[in-house]
Amino acid sequence: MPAKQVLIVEDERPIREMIAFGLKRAGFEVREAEDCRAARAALADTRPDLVLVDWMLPDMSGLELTRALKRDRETRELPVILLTARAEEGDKVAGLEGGADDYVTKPFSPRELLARINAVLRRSAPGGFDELIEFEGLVLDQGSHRVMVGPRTVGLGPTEYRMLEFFMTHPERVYTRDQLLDRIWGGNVYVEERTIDVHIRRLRKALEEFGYDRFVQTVRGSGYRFSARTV
Amino acid sequence: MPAKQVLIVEDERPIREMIAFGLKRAGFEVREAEDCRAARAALADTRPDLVLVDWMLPDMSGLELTRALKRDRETRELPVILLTARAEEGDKVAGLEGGADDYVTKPFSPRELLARINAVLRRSAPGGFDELIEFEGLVLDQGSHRVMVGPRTVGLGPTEYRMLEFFMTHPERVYTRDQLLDRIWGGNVYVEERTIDVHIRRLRKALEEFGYDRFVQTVRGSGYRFSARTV
DNA sequence: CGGAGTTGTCACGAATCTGCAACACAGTAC
DNA sequence: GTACTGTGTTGCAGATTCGTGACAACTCCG
Repeated sequence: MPAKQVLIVEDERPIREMIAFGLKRAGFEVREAEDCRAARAALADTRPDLVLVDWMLPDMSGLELTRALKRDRETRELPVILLTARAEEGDKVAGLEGGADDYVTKPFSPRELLARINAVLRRSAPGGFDELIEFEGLVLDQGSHRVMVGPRTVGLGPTEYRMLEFFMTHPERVYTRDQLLDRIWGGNVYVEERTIDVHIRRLRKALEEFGYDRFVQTVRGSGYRFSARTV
Repeated sequence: MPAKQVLIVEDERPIREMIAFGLKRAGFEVREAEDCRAARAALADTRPDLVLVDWMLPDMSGLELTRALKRDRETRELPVILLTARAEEGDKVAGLEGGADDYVTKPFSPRELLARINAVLRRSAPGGFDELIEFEGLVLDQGSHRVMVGPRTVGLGPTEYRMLEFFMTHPERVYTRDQLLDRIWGGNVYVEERTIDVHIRRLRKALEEFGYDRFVQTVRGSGYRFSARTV
């Protein structure tokens, strides 16, 4: 197997070099870029297998770079991992929505970064495997952010997807609207609690067609629960 | 004491079955998974008391699975023991850093594995994973706010649920109406004491169908008591 | 710019729950 | 037995909570 190439986009040189060192030792071929411009230049003449992007960059935010990469047909399939100092859940959501394949919070151990890189590479490899979660035929594919029933795809908006993802990874348990806002929207946003109801409704509607809306259960006076057990 | 359940995540069938056999003979309930996806599926519908994970798995390394489990709030408390063929100290450290609770090197004797399992279980016993409270088949699940009898769910209103939850967590003891108001309704509300009687009635009615209404006992002149001992 | 899709709020009706009072019944003391 | 106290049971009106459709603001993308 030829060495996988990783492009590191990070403006702080010590960090960049430390990561490069770690990756080289792990058998990766490494290319470095200190800002988005350099990253574009690097992408113009080589085709890395994966890009590591720092969230904070001098000329453009890493999130924007990620978005740009995911918009361009040429680089759409290129896996991107975001590095960030912020631990906020909201940013994580934003990052993944922007198209990043994974998200690593600083400080991280080289080992952890390696694990994430390997996971993402494996996932994006041809015939690669995605982390699937299934409840009686309802399949959540966290890799492609899709929900499927047999060969068909359930049409979900971004928020509904995140909601269902949260529920399917935390089933059999009641969550208050407050908790759901925290876990799905992220800690520091203000939205009305009743907004949850509306999204629950939208999620149910999308699942209805496939007969899975019964999994999204109301617990009156407490909140909502996802369960394959029909009450 | 109910049998502890162990989930074995191991791709090599002979090894998996050998371990399963040994554990069953030792009184454990065993669930098997051959890869991480199967493990996730298994975790979705059961809650084992401990997970045995092979380091080398076809779809994801055992270490990554361990990390994933430890990242998730739902499974964070779930003890994990890593199985590995490598004896390197570095790997051991990595495994424990990844969040594994213990680490067993192949080849191992069944006796050794058992000893490790018991040690880990003992360590994680208090405040363990199990939030189920049971009285002779009547099961209270505080996580999902459900009361179950076998596969069936007892239909309770919010107040009745809170009432039963209080009773099942404080059995064998008489509470006056006043105390019940305090503990179930909260200190600063004013409701008639006789309202308790009505909710007791509703609770009994809901349990009646399953034959558990006898657990809710009247102590004339004092109050009510929950007890599996039929007076 | 324009259209498609998404999002957070609101308002209103539907569904459900709650506490109370009134009456029925049971247990106890005399 | 009678009187009295304590508990069981029921129906209901008001209160709470939830489901739902509509809508305006917004983003994204071409």
